Amino acid sequence: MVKSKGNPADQTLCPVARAETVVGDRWTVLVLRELFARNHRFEEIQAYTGATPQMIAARLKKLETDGLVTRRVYNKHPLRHEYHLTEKGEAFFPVMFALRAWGETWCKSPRDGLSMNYTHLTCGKPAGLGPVCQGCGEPLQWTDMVAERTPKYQRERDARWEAFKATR
Amino acid sequence: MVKSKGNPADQTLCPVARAETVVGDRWTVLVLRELFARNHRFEEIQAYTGATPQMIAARLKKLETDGLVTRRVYNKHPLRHEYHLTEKGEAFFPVMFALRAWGETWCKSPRDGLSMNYTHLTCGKPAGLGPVCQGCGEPLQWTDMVAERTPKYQRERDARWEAFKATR
DNA sequence: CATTGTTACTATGATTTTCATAGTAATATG
DNA sequence: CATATTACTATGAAAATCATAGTAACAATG
Repeated sequence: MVKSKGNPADQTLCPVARAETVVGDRWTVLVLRELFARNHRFEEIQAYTGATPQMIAARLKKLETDGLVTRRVYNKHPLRHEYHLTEKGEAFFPVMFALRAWGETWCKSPRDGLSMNYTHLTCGKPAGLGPVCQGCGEPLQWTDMVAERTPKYQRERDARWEAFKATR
Repeated sequence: MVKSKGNPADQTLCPVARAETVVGDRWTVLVLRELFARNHRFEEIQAYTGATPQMIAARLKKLETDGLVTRRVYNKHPLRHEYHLTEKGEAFFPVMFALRAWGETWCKSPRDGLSMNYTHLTCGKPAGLGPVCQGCGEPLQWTDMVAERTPKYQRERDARWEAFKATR
């Protein structure tokens, strides 16, 4: 399971340390990425992250315990759940957005170019990488943007889904 | 050691996944926190994070390999190094700042209040928790701010240092 | 010149987590 | 009745983590 013993978050007042006890884990962040991408099913999260089912199950359980995610029944018989972000989960967006900007800028070769482009619905222009919209200067919020993947990155995602399905 | 096999960052175009191969680890983020707090010595990082020396050594080594940190000699005989953020490391600040804001807002009880307060040097007013300055509306940069800890949080930090020193 | 202190680590072994692979359970569909 | 779908759980080997202790290279003190 994922750690939680002795409630380490309460052992410090540092907000960064506290946040890290919740999201300080690679798989957890990738699960959140999928939820922000509006993929709500277990198998979608598994396929796109590439994690094992135990990793996903453990992370979703902990995210639910920590209040970032809720399970929503979308089918009885058999009982099936979708995973959705809570307000606390959605509030994590600025971190995700900043992380994505850092990754685009510093973790890729120039020839790769950007993998995602956000459009700011409020002004209709590209949002850019900063905390405020490149086009209009307003602070960016998740609900005011649409994300679009480059064809190359979209193809990678599709291939992941196909590869996952092929093993079923 | 910290993982790196097969260069997993190159296996996806996702900027979030790539970033996470570098900073998707609790100790790594806490090490960066200390560097942003201008603590550059090994023992300072060890004392304030509470990690074991191997954890710190491994993280610093990987951060250096990944280009976020450089070692700087501050003493020959015996050879001693300080750890400093590179441009790539400093560029991580928006993520750290957003993470801190999320932690302050969502990972603490209301009675705790904020643990840190940033002042925007450009306008002299409190910067707040958002991506832009609460006082003047300008996007916030690391170099334009000073951070101050609340007395309570500062006392916690001092206690950590004392406790560390007491063991040697 | 021997002892203690400072700084930055490395070594060890028990415990915990992760990973790959496989399997189960409940139900729908053909 | 056989196969498909979805969401997991079981297992065991490999790797990472943790607490604790120790080392190395010098500097300062008595």
